[in-house]
Amino acid sequence: MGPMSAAETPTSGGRTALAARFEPGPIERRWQAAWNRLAAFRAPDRPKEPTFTLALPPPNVTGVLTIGHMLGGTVMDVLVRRARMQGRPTLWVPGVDHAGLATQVEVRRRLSKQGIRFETLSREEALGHLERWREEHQAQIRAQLEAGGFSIDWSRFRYTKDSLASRATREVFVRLYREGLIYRGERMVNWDPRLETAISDLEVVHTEEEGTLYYVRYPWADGSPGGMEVATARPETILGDVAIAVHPADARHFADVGRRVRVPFTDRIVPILTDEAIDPTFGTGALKVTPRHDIVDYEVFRRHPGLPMPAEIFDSRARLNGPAVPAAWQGLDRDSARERAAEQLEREGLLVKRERFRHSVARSERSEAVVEPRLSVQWFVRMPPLAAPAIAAVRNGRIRIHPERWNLTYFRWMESIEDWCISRQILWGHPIPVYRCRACRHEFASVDEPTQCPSCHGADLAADPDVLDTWFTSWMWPFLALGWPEPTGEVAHYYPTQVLVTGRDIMFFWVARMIMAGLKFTGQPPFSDVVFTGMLRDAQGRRMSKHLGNSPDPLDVIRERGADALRFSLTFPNPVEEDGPFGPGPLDGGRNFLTKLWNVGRFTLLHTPPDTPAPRGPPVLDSGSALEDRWILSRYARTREEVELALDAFDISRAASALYQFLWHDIADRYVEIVKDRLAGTAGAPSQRAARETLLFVTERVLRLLHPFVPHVTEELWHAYPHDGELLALASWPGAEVSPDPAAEEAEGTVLEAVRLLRNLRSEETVPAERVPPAWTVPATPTLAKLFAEQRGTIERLARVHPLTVLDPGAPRPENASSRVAPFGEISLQRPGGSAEANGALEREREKLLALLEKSRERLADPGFRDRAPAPIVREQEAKVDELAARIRRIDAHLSRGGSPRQEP
RNA sequence: GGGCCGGUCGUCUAGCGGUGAGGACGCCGCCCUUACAAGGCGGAGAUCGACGGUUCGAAUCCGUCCCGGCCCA
Repeated sequence: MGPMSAAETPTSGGRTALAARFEPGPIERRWQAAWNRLAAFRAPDRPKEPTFTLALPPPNVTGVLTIGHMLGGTVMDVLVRRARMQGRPTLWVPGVDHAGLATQVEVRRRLSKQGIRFETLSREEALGHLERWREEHQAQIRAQLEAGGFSIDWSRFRYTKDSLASRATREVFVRLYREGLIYRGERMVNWDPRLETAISDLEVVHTEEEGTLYYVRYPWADGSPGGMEVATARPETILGDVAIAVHPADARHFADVGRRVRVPFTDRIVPILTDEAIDPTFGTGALKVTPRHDIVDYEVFRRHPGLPMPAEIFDSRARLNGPAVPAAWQGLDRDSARERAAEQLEREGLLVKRERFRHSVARSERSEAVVEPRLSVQWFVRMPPLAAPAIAAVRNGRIRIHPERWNLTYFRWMESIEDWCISRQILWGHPIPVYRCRACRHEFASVDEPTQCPSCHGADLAADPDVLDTWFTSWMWPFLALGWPEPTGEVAHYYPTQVLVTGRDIMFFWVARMIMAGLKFTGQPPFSDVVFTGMLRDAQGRRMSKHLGNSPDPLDVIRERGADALRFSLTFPNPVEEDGPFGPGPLDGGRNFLTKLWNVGRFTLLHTPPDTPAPRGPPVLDSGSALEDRWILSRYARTREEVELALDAFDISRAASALYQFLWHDIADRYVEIVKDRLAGTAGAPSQRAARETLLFVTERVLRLLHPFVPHVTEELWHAYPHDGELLALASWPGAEVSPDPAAEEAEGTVLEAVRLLRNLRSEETVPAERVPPAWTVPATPTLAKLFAEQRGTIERLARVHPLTVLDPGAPRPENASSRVAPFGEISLQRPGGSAEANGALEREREKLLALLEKSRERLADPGFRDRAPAPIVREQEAKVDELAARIRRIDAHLSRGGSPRQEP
C-alpha cells in the first residue's frame, strides 16, 4: 500500500530484542559505550556545511558538578543532538576552568585540615598540590558529564591553563597592553586579607550585619572645649584619618566648617571640610576621612587636593602595622584593634557612646573574610571601550539573550561598567606577561618569555610577580576552546559558536566579558544566542547550592534513576529558564514517562512483524483510511511542528511537554486503545496493516524527536525497531512529512468526547467494569449522525457499551437511561437497575449551561458589544446562545420524561 | 536606596485582550481489562495577590498598594 511496502531494504545491524522491564543502567552504559566506539560525537575536521558549535561552559575544577550543571548540560545536549540529527557538522567542545582563586582556597583548606599551612609551602610544592587537585576534579567532572550521556566531543577537550590557553592569554594581554587598554595604577581595590590578594568587585558580596557604631569626639585643635563628634564603625582606622567631612547643606555643621580638630591617638591636626558624598542622616552627619581604607573616603580625598596621603596602617593580612601605628598596637587584627581603640578612647574621654546598628558589610565571596578596601597598585583593563561594541551587539540583535528581559540587566551593568582589576596575588594562574629591566627600568609586555630588554638589551629582567584573574582567560573561552590564536583548525571552521547556555549568576563575570572579548579579538560575536537556565529548588523550595549542600551528586541520581530520567525531570514540566523544583517527585515523573515510552515501544513491536522495513515515510492516506489514523497523523504533524518552534526558541520544556502529551495521551491512551481490535486483525488484513504502519510510523518519529531529551532509551528502542543506520544519534531529524487535518481532529474529538461522557455516566451510575450496557445517542446534525454511525465500534469499545444505537431526533428516547446533553447531541446510558431516578448530572449541567447562557445573552444585549466587537466575535456569541439554548431544551425534555424534546420553550 | 522578576486549583506551573482558565504532582472513587499498577478510567479542586483605571469585553493592558524572590548600590 504505502511507500513502506516498497521499501524492502533489510535493516542494518538487525533488530535487537527488548527487555520486558525497563532497566536504565545497562541500557545507558551500552549506548554510551557504542557512541564512544563509533566516535558519534566527533566533529568532522573540515566540514563543508554550516556548522553548529557549542562551547561547554568550562566547569571550575574547584569542585564537582551539581544537578544545576546537569540542567545546563541537558539543555545543551538537546540543542546539539538536534543539530547533529539535522545533518549539520556539530561540535560540542568541552573543557575545565582552573578557577585560580577558588581552587587555591579549596586546596588551602584541604591542606590546613591535614595541618599544613599553604603559605609555608614552596612554590613547587604548592603548585604540585594544586595540579593534583585539578586532575582529580577534572576526572570526576568528566565522569559526571559522560554519565549524563552528553554528546560532547571529548577528543577536543581543553583546559584554561593548558599551553595553548596560556599563549592565548598572553597574546590578549599584550595586545591590550600595547593599545593602552591595560594599565597599572594605584587604586582602591577590594583586598581579601585572608587570601592576601586583590579581588574584583564582582567577587564581593554585601550582607546586612549587626555592628557597633562608635561616636567619637575629635578635640578642637585650638584647645577650645568640646570637639567635633563623629560616628564610625571602625575606630581603629582613626590612625589613618586626614580630615572630617560634612555635607555642605548640613546646617548643624555650618559653623564648624574650616575649623580644625586633633585626631585622637595622634598629634595630627586635620580640617573639617564639606563634601556632597557625605550622608547627613548617618550618625552625627560628620564623617572621618580615611583615604587608604575606604572607597568613599578615597573619593573625598581626591576631591580635596590639599590633603596629605597618610601612611598605610594595615599589612596584607589587615593587621595594624607601619609607622603610623603605636608600638602597643602593632600586629593587632582589625577586631582586636577596634576594641583596643574603643577602650583607649573611653579612657581619654573621647568616646561619646556606642550604638548597635545594622550595616552592609562587604565580604569576600571566596574566603568570607571582611574585605579591606585598600589603596594598592594593580593591573586594570579599561572597560568602557570594550563595552561599547558589546552593548551594540545585543542592542542590534546580533546577540540575543533568552529570556529577553535580562537585556536590561546587561545594559545597565555595561553602561556603567568599571575598570576591571585583573591582577591577583596568588599562585594559581597565568603570570602577568610584563617584565621590567633592572638596568634601564624599561617595562614591557611580551608574548614570549623574553631573554633581554628590548630597550637596553640588558638580560637582568624582573617578571611581574602577579597572576591574572581567571576570567581573563575564561572570557576568551568560545574561541580559545577552538584553538585560537592558531588560525587553522577548529577556530576556522567552527567559530563563532551558536549558543551559550549558562546560569545568569555569571552574566557579568563571564557572559558580558565573553561578548567583549569575542568582538575585540575575533571581530565577531562569540555566539548568537545566550540561554540562561534557572535555579533548581529542593523539595523544601530552597535553592540548591553547594553552600547548603542540598544538591545531590548527579552520579548518585544517575545510578539510582538513570540519566534519561534525570534529564527528563529537568526539562519537564517546568521551564528551564525559570527556577524550578527538583527532587524525588520530578524524578518519578521522568521515570514514569520513560516506562510509558518503553511500553508503547514494546506494544508497537508486538504488532510489527519481523520482516517489516524501517518506516521511510508516513502511511499513505486515502478516502478509505480510518478516522483515527488520519487523526493521529494530524496530531503528529502538530506535535512535530510545535517541537520545532519550541526548540528554535530555546524553549526546551515546551518541546518536552508537547512530546509528553502526544506520546502518552494521544498515542498511548487514545490511538492504541482505538486500534487494538484492528491490530488484532478483527477488521481484516488491510485495516490491520494500516494500523500497524501508522503506529510504527508515529512512534518511530517520536523516538527521533525525543532522542535529544532522552538519548539512551530512545537509542535502545530504535534498535529494536526496524531501522536503517547505525545509530539513532546519527539518524535524521524528522521534517514535515504530514500536515494537520483539522476535519479529522474535529471528528475524532467528538468521538472521544462521546466516550468520555459515557465513561462519566458509567462512573456516576456505578456500572461495574464487567457490565456492557446499551447506550444511545441523538446527534445534533445529520453529519454527526453519520459520524456516530461510522465510529460506533470505537465508542462501544472505549466506553464499554453495547449496542450504541444512533437515534433520529424525533425518535422516542429510551426509558430508564442516564443522559448527558453535549454540543454534538444527546448521549444516554442504560441504568444498571433499570430504575428511573432523578438525573443529578443533568440537573447540574442544566444549571451550569443556564449560567453560561445568561452571560452570553447579557453580552449580546449590550449595544456597545454589537457595535464595537468584531463581527466574528459577535457571531460566535450568537451561535453559542443558540447551542446552549438547544441543549437546555433537550435537557428539559429529558428531565420532564424520557421522551422526545418539547417544542420551543 | 535603585532595578528586575513573580504572585493562577493543596503544590509546581501553562495561558498574556473574547476560553466552559490547560497540564503535571498530590487528593477522592472504581479497576491487577495479557504493552504498561512506575498503570487504566472517572472525579473533585482556582472569586487568576488587593484596589482602582482603560476597553463593548481584562487572569491577560495601565496605575497604586501588599507579599515573595533575585540583582545592583
